[in-house]
Amino acid sequence: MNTPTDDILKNLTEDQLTAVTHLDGPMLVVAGAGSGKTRVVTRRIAFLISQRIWPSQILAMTFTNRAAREMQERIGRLVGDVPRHVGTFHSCCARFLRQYVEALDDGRTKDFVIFDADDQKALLKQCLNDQPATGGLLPGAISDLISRAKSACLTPHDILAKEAWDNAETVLEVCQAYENRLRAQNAVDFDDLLLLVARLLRERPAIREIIHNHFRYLLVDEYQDTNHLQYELLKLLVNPANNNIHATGDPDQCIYSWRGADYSNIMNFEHDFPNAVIVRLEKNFRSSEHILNVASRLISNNLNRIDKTLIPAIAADDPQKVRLVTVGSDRDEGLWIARRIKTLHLNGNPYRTMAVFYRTNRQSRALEEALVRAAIPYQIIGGLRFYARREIKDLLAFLRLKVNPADRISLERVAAFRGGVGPKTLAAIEQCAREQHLEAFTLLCQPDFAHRWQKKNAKVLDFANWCRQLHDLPCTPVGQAVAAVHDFADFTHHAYDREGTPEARQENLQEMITNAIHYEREHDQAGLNEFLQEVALVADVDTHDLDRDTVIMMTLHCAKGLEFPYVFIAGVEEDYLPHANTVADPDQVEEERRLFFVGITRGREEVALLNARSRPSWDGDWGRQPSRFLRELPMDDIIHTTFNVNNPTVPKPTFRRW
DNA sequence: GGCGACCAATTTTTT
DNA sequence: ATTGGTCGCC
Repeated sequence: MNTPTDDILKNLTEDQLTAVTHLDGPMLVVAGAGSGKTRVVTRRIAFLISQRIWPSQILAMTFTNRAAREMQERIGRLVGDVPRHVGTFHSCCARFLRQYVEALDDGRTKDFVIFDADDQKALLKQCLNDQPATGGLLPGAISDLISRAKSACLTPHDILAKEAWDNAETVLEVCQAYENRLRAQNAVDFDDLLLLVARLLRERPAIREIIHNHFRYLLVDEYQDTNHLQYELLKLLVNPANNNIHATGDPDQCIYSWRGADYSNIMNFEHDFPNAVIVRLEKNFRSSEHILNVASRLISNNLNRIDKTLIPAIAADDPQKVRLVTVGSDRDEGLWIARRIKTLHLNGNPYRTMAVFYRTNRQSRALEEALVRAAIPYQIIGGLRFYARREIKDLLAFLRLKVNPADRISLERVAAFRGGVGPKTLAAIEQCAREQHLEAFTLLCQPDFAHRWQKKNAKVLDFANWCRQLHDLPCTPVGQAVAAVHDFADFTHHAYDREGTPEARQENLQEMITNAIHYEREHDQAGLNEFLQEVALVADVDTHDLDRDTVIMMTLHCAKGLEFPYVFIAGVEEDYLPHANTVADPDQVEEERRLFFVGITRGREEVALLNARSRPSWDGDWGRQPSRFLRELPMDDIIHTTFNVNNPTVPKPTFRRW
């Protein structure tokens, strides 16, 4: 008889089976690229459920929304029940925080809002403006400092002690002001989501106990990419009585050390969780032999690594060598890829079997053009994030203000959107609000605002009246709330001047309303703040529509965890891969090599690497050098060709010597 | 004090 | 190409 458990355990290797059926105690699965890691994680969750563990007792954390979604789908297919707590570190923490934030006693309430990178910078700019003599300090540099500090469980002070900064005193004051204002606005930044949960678990034993009793099994994906904060958080989350933590990862795929990922976490797992069972998955079920040879040789050039092999487990009839294509220019690069895609498609391969990877988002433009010209359908994953678009951020600002009147960043945005009230007037209103111990927006919404506002200029009274109407719009159901705000602010007729396509903006706004309606259908009781939380944490809403047959384009970082029969990696050149900003530091070059390794190991049947001899810079063409990594590859597994159609543009000399 | 016009700088990777 | 900042006008 075919019980669900048979399905869950079928087609697994012995090592995979060990990993799937492990029950209690810590386990680390060191899973090489293509060794069936996702399969192991999803099957194990299904297995736990089949062993009568309640789905709600399982907490599984990933790094990306896509990984979380995929995991949920695959579990759903194996067992009917999907654990509720499958999500990114950030979304899981947001959920805990929503529930327990008030125990922190720092003034934040469960209606807190999440500030994204843009909001963070806007807030820092305010802090900088309030400080005299902040000459030359950039919000970006400070937000970077704050984030680095938080993700390393340090203070900005600790970091400044080790680095030479100009006017360190001022920087620290700005950091302090930033934290104060976040708290005053009932807001948290991305790192706070994890940091505050860690603090709760550390400082509130009662909550720690609730969590420990609730979650019996903890799973972590991509353990090599955990930063120190995530590591601390995990140690606090796991119940010391059983140490049921199940981590999977591959040190060779650590590509996020720039944001604090520390693969010594995975190296130290045995030490941190004594008696851990370690399983190594080294058989590769994904790529052809040539691809694996190329990838293995490449990664063996990293000095800082434990030697590890990828054993090919599939034998293709006619394995394709890895193609190395040297093209004359970026236009040829796009053209070659487009032609190859066409050929593959004519041979019966759907577009969705092909993916184009690149190092930086800006490279996508030229490639996109080539695909458009060749009438090849494509989707770009990542890149300009939907919720970071101007019109979307505007609409969100209205919604956020309704949920949280203390959100001053949003109030500013809303005022700027409407016009008539600028920064100076707003500051005056804020001053007045402070005297009356109200938030500025709350003051504006008071029915007796006219009494409370001494200088009765008509513009401000108008604005207050308008704010009150905004405030009175319904917050539920979510779909209607979003639509109501959209109509109230008259987005349809808003003049977004001198910018490309007004139609695109209207479409985006419509999509936002549609998303809200969908969200409302799927989450019965959800309020506006839950919707806003979801929105803040979903990076790519123009997500990968699997139903559409298109070529997929994305950065190498985005590609981790995916696989495609046909893979193209563009711009395998010095300054892109390794990126120019990394070449001074050998450790960073090793990370670039891992990134390249991740890209190559995504391919099942054929991988093509392209390098252009010239590529336009902002002014004229610049010659380009092939990546140093290309010299490290085994030529027996590679076919090198050149391709020159568009006139190779000769690099202009930077100056003329006569 | 607000707003539009013009000019500069900008991009490594993401939750 | 897009955004952010500064200048001068209303």
